[in-house]
Amino acid sequence: MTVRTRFAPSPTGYLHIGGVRTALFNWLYARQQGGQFILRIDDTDGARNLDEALEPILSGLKWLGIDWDEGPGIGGPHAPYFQSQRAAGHRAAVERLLETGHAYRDFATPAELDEERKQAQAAGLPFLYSRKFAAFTAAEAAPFAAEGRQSVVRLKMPREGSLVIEDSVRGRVECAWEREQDHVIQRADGSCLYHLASVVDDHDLEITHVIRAEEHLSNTPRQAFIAMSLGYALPVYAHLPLVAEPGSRTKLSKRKLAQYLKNPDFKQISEHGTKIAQRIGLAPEADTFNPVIVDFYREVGYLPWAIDNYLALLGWSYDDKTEFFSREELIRCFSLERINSSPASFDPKKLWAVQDHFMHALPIEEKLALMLPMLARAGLVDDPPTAAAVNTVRQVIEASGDRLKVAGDILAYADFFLLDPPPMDEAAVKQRLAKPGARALLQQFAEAIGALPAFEPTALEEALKRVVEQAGVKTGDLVHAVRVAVTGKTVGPGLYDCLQILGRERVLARIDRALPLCG
RNA sequence: GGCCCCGUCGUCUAGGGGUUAGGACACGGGCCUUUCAAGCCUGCAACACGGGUUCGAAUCCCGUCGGGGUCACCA
Repeated sequence: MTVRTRFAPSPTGYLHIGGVRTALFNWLYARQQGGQFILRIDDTDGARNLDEALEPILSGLKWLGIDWDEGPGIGGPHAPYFQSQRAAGHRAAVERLLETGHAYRDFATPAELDEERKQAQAAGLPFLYSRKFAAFTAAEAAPFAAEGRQSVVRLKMPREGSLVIEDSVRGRVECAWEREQDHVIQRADGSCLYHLASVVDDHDLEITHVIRAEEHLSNTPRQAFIAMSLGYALPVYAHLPLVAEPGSRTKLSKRKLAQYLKNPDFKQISEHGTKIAQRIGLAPEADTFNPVIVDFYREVGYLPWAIDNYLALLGWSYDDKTEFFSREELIRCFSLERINSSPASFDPKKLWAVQDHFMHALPIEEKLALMLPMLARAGLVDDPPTAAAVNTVRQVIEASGDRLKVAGDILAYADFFLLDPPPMDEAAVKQRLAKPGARALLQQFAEAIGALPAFEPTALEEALKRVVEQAGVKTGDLVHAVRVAVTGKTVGPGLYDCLQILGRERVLARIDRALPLCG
């Protein structure tokens, strides 16, 4: 039997990091087993702007490399892949459930239900619906319908015994049937509810493994009951541990952003990204642009595989030391058996470290390909960029080394090479230039390098050391002054690399321009 | 509150009867150093608690406590 897994998001307009983890595990398992990964859109409540709400989810998954074998955009033998378009099948299933006595039409009004609930509460008993309409024949029910009462269809759940499922993650889980309510599966208007639809669709799409978050564990009995009543074989269930908030065990939610921002790590990642977003002309709204949502990482220039690799480690491990995997390795190493059962909290710093690792390993030309568009969006290079600009940026990337953690970091490291004159940071000027002696030192340095036969790092360093020695000052005094005079900032690639990339002419011009700022 | 799930360093985790309880991130210190990174060395830090079982329990059993999820005519 071929393994078939699915990810079934509802079109909400954004891809949540927890959802990605679920999608990833489904995808990994299908790939590893040589099976299929299906994407289905659970849009039962007719979303009005479906396309708009769907786009971020589809593009997010694609960006992450989580490709689907059947689903939106590509179709497949089990089309349609939108739950709303499968309503006929859902209704047919309800009819069968009615015929076989696994479900019944319920004419009770909400008030009547409330009344029963109150009585149970008053008696200190758990609520167990009388389901007084369950035994009604069509003839007996007719008066109620004539009276204008609406009816829903409810599951006639077992009230004895229990369901035992062998969860791939949790092992044996037992649930007493008497704890289950007679859940509604179809509304008065004929539309069906999620649990019914989901079970029917999973069966029709021949899903063999239902891998989903733990929050669905308690929904499993009713779903299993529907499946069994319909004569379906139960899928293998695997309930993943929740992705929790940073430093907590509570489910990660996009609604609690303000609270997460109090976490220093989360805040740092968030602010770093926001700064980049602003420079490339995005007007990020905290609601849709934040580290809980995948778009954040894409816009800022994280590597998709870094996100995947990090997320794979959230609730799963291969052994006691392996942390980094290539796509092929992860697919080969993944297994349901090694998924953990306790919640794993989302750690932005660890994600950062994983990102750092993959960015470090990325070949220069690939970095260039990622960073050039960033610079174009920020207006720092033309689109397409000139050959000269590409060359400069390549040199900047080379010189910047591991300082560039995400593609968007190039903005802060390349701007002073591409802008002439560069913006001068006031605090930097105050700290490094507006000091006694700075002017004379800079002038001497300018003279020294003006005559240099070769304008390259080693010669520049020697020249600087000579000036320092003659003036009897510390190396740092001159180095810092030159850096600020020439780049406008206190941080950047190695100074001599910066000077070489800028070239003699611009370096001298910038020093000249900085002299009036000196003390 | 009922039901269900979970409990190893701050975080992600390895280990599932005998280990100096291992790794990674973060954090501290040091080296390197022109800034910021990186790199190297090094340090800090955990089996929730209480009872069993056993020669021996982080590991098996029971209980307690703690945390979480879920209890819709949402998905």
